[in-house]
Amino acid sequence: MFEALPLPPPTVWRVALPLPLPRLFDYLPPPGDAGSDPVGARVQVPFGRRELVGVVAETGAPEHDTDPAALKAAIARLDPDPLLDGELLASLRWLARYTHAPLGEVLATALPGPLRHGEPLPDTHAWAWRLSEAGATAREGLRAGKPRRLADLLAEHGALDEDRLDDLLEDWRSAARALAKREQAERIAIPAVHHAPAPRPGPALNDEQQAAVDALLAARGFTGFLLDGVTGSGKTEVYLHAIADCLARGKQALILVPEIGLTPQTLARFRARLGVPVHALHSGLSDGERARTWAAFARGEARVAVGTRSAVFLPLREPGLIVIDEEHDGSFKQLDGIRYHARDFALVRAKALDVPVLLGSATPSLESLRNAQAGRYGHLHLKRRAGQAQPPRVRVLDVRKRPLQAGLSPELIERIHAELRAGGQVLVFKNRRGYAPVLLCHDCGWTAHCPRCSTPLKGTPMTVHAGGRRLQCHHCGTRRPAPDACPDCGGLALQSQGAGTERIEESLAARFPEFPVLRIDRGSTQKRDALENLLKEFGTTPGVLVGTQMLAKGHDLPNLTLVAVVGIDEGLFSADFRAREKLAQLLIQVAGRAGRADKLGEVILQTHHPEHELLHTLLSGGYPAFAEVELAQREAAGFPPFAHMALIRAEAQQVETANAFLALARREFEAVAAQRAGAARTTLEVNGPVPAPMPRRAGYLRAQLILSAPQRPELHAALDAALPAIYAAPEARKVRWSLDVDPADLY
DNA sequence: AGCACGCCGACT
DNA sequence: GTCGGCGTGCTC
Repeated sequence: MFEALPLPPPTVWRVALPLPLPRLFDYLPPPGDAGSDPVGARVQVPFGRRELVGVVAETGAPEHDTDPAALKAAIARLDPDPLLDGELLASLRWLARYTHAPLGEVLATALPGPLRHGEPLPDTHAWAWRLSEAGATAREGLRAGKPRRLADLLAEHGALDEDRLDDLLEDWRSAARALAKREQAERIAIPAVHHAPAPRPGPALNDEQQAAVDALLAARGFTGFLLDGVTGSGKTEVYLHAIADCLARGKQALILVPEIGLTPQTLARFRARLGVPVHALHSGLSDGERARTWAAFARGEARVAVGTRSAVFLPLREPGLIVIDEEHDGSFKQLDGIRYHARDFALVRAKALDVPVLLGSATPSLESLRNAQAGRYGHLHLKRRAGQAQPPRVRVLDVRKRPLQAGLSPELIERIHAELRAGGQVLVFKNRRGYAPVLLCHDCGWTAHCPRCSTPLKGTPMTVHAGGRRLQCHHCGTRRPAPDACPDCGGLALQSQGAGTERIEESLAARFPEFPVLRIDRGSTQKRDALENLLKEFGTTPGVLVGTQMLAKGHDLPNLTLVAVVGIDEGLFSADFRAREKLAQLLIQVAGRAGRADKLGEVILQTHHPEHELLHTLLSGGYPAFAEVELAQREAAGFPPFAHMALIRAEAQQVETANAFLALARREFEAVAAQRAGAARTTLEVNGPVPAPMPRRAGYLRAQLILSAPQRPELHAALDAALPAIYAAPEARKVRWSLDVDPADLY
């Protein structure tokens, strides 16, 4: 006799799908599933009327309120073994919680396109070439030339892998094609091997570098290091020694670099020195190449990756070290989609992987400096420049009341001319940070500040709106009409800031027709390597380069003797709390470009504010002095790293729609703050809705809400409590909205 | 995010 | 009379 047993609850797979919905979706396992743990494996599932690829996040009983009959079965499990597992999956779960983004979207961001779309993990075997029998016979009869040299090499070594051929014979590929056409050589797949490192020695280290390397090599397990080294002090040599040691211990190394830092020269240097294949990961790669690199790391075959932001998502099976070069660089923060910070995520991964992490910069972010000062990182210093290169001479050029031509003063133009006649090259660097124009008095340097937000410590400039007729504060929303005359000096020379690189280029080209004038910016260098080629063509003969951030570092310009920096006044008085830090970093980096071994370089800063405290601090005490002052100001004003912020942005066809959504969000935050206030005094601050930096974009109107709290947990608790209602609100469907935790800029 | 359903304007 | 605009609702 059988007793009626209650049916056991079915096991369901809870799947993270690439959708902007903050929840998982339950499915029955696909028919005939073998049953090994599916967590971390990709699955194909029906979803409404379409099919999606997701990742199994959990298994378990269905939620009590779901009707078991309504469950659909997954179509197929795509990975017999989980694609995402262990540390990487755990770290990505952390990232989803930290960014308050749906796990499915985070996972989709972490995976290369083909894997995201359900393609199998690609093959990663290497390729080699060998002579066919016909080739071996015909070799002696071949004419002298590349195909003959290749045939001789293959006869001598047997099969040769393609990396080896790259080293042995230039342009061997066309020769190989020629041989293959005659069926004299063939390409064969060989298993990817763990290459034993064969490092090549570099230059001897000076004692500062040696001390840094010693500290790094002594570290085992998770330890943070800030390598604080002036421009030209040889930080890369320190990285190379630490990486070589890591490889010698049989471990993998991950190196993150800024978008502009991954030049062919950088890669060549790593490849030449480390003696193992170095995988590059940057925006110029095809989807297929990204997926292959990801697979090579997932299989534990690859040893070293040098990559930009997204390389932080590579799986590491035998991790030994993570390096973040130029850790202060803004390109580590993703500005759309999942707004993660690759440096911060790299720290989380290093901790989870229990490996050392090395942050290097000549101008460290205030966050990292504070961590170092608080003892959370080892603080390593490189204070001397390698070689005999001298720091450049820096001076400030006052342009108040000077007639400006495309933003350049007559004195500056004359100085440029003198430098060109003397055979030097000149860089005119136009700072173009922050879109919001501020009103400036050309006679005395006055700028408008918000009467409500400005304190002696915190000056919040007002920005120009309505074609110059109105001023508005982006912090509190206060508006007032723009004055006709300067309130300080009574002058009538009020103007909005800003002259683009195009106008500077035009003006200089007209003024110096006998010298080349080359403009470098996003517009003029779309293609990869275009910048390299332009600079090669520019050569070392006298001429002027005009450009923005792209020229601040990287590319070698050996004959650059004068750097002129214009447009810094916007940064001096920008409404953004990070603008001063960005400007200080930029000035130090760009100044590092001037001069060469045999000639002292010169840097000219053209400004309406020659007395400005930031310039004085920077000139007299360098970046460390600036950082000290700035940290004190941030602490007094309650900005990061002494407070933690989040930004909710919304855009809609009508301002009212965007504002209605943000007002609702604000009410939700105030409600949760009031609830918490029962236990402890709330310190969550909500500002806005205020207009976003570019209030109008493509016909959409944009506004934002600023959240800040002195302690991270409070900010995150408020977000956790308020976001479900914000997602569910009818107002949310009428706008495009996004959340940015730790925003890079408020404006 | 897609994708459907569902009610109101200018067209073969 | 239909094709199609995008408002509203749902997706295990």
